[in-house]
Amino acid sequence: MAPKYNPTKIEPKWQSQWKKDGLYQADVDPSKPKFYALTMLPYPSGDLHIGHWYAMTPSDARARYMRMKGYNVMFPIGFDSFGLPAENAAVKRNTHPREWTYANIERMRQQLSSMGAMWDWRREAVSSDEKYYHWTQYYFSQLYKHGLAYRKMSPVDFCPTCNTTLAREQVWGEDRHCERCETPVIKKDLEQWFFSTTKYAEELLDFSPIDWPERVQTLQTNWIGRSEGASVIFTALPPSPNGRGAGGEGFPMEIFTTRPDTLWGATFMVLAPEHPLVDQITTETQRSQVEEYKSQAARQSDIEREATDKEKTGVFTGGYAVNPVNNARIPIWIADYVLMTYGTGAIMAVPAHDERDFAFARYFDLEIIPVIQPEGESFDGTTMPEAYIGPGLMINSAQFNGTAVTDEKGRKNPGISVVIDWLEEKGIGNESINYRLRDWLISRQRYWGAPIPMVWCDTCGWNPVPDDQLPVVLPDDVEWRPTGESPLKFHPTWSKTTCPECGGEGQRETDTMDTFMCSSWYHLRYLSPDYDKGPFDPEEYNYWMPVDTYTGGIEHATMHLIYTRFFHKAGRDMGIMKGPEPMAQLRNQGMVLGEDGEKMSKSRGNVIAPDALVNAYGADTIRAYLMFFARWDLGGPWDSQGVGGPARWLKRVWTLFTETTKPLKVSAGVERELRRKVHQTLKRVTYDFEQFEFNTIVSSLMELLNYMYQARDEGAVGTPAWDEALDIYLRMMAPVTPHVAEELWVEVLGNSYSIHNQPWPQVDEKAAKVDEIALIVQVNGKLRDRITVHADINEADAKQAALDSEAAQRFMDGKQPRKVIYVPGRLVNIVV
RNA sequence: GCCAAAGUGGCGGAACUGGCAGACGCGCACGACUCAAACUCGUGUUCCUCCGGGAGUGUGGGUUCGAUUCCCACCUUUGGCACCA
Repeated sequence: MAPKYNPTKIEPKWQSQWKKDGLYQADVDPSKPKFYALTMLPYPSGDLHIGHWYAMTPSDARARYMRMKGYNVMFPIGFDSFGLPAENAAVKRNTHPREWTYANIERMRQQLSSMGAMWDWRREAVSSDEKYYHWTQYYFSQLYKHGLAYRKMSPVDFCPTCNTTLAREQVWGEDRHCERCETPVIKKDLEQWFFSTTKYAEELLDFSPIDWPERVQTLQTNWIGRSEGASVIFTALPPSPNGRGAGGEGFPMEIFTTRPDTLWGATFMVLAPEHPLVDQITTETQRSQVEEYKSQAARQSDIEREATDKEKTGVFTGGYAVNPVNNARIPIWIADYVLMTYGTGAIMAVPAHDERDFAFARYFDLEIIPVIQPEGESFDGTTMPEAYIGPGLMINSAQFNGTAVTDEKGRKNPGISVVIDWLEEKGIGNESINYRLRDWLISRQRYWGAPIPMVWCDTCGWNPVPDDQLPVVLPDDVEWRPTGESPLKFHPTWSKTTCPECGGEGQRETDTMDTFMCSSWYHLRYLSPDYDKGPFDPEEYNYWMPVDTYTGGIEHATMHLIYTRFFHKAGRDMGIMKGPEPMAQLRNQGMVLGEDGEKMSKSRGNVIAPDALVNAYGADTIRAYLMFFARWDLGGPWDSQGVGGPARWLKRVWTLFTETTKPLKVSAGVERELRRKVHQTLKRVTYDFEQFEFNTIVSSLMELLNYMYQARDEGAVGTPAWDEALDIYLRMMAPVTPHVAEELWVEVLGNSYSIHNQPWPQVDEKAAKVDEIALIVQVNGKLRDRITVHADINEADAKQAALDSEAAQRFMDGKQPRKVIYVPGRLVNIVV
């Protein structure tokens, strides 16, 4: 009697065999087409989560499929091993972050191996290794030397729990909380290092070179937040003792507006409270009020300040500005609804056509002058109930009166376009585009990260550590407890160095880099993780890049996935990388939820542990279940009973392959029909692999298995069609359930090792074609009969056959057909 | 408020270009095997039904011979953004 399906025996056996033979090692080979399959690298948090399996095993299956299709496939793995949790865990357990991290990595390597994925472990990269962060630091220096990294003092987001500053992308939600620990952030004025991501804003909006999901494109586009408009220079008048501003020079005051067509309706100006011009224009009589408002605004949290539903507040500065389009003299206010971080921190207020300005003007009883009016209406600034945002004709706007203004934004709007032209001609403004995207703040006041390779010298200022002195090694002997200041700062000797410029005394930067910096280029370190002449071996780069398929979670849409694109484009402009984009194709998986439909978390107690599942069912079953149970891009709740489906499937596969007996009788046509089903399934499975539709791959295989049981009973066993079915079946299974496919391939079919070196089978279109079809007969669009006809029946015969159908005639009720529609190979619809 | 995605049996989901709605699986019911249970195998499983059929893919309309699929309006859920000038 044949042995039972025993995954705990066969899975480790093949895993070690594959490893021993280096079966999945991918080397540069110009004779073969390359395929770089990449899945987002894990953070070594300690245990492999079912979410890792969900992200990785379908990606592995597809990489395996591409391999069978004849590609030279590289599928690497590594660890994003710098970061806060290591420090938090270290504080809690009193172990060094390094020890904690590397112990976790070792543990996760074991767990990753149990998936049976085709990782090329030789290419493993660990971002906290010196040989890795050496090049992270090199990239920082390069960015600095090319003017893309700079230091500035600004109000930044600070997480009081993580005790560090954060990038704008890492602050989430309405309450502006830390992406990692969900604590609401606070503002701090600090000098920090930034990367000039905004320089690439326009290029980042162009997705034409890449095949990325619409959803990610939308999220990134919204995040970058492009607005078209104009910048216009107003003149702020210096204060004078007698009130309405003195004549004289004045200060230029630049504003950004998306609505230059409403310039004639500007009745006041508003500056952000932090705006540098505030002090200069404030009059003595207003000074105390202005100062009080400024300090009050500074005390407020962002959440309070940016709540959209609160009453408008603000204070008159006493100063006035001159509107360059009509020389009107208008008052300058400060208000917290104007943000220093967007545009120039100053606006012209057009209350007649902007809701916020309208609310402000009504509250403080400021003038409202309508300048756009739909035909047939007549606005009155003193009585309008709300701002008018819609289209109309320009009024009160000198020579532009009568110009049409539409709903369109920017240059597409004729009113906006002619005004911009005129502003440029007169030299008082110009077309301007503003982005919501901010520069990337990368300084972190934490220990467990790559040190920023910069040196401060009292005479020479900041200079990068020379390349030949990299890496700047992170010392082990520090007090890493978080204090809100960089732990490296308190090391007695580490920060002392010499200035690379003058050789005098120098001080190292003690902040470390955001770990998103490490993960922005890890796909390049996989190319050559031990290479020591640069971040990667150019030969490997030229062969493998770009990444052909990148898979990972949608939650990185506005973080990692923007950073890595920026990083690539900056690298290209610095002459290090090539091509427009790092990842040609992106696909996102959804999330596996707990059985209660909620996000898995330790506190909810709904976490599914993959190790226990592998012990109970084997990796192949878990792989198959994860591909089968939901659409991959959507995910869904785990169903512990549902796992039984794929588990039974594999048992039934095993039984079919190992316990098939000779047929008692042979039914006619069984071979033809079996071949048809096999090749139809192959066609479908091939298509689904291309489309990342993993759930229907598994269901198609189940369906075919059900049919093969039927064919067995009808006597197909031993025929050439049966042998072909077994062969193709295992090849189709191989990417999904690599262990059981290998076992049956070698041990039962007696083929030579390994199935994973076999080509993907070819669809025999002739075999897949049906020769008899069930023609649907409809009367008035309702299904009334199915008749069996030859597949290439002609239209006239098909129609006649339908009209002859007894059921159809019954429903035609003696009436004459008004129209007969024939859909080749599908149906006939009789309309009466 | 703005932007995006999604609503199909008891459940997860399938239906490729407008053409048999509910593949495949879970669950459930019945039967076989068993002293018994589990496993396994078989049959059935959208709802209503006078067994002829009728209704049915969030709701209401529209286009069409024909709509889960296309168009319009609305409802619900999820995600993102939100005083961004």
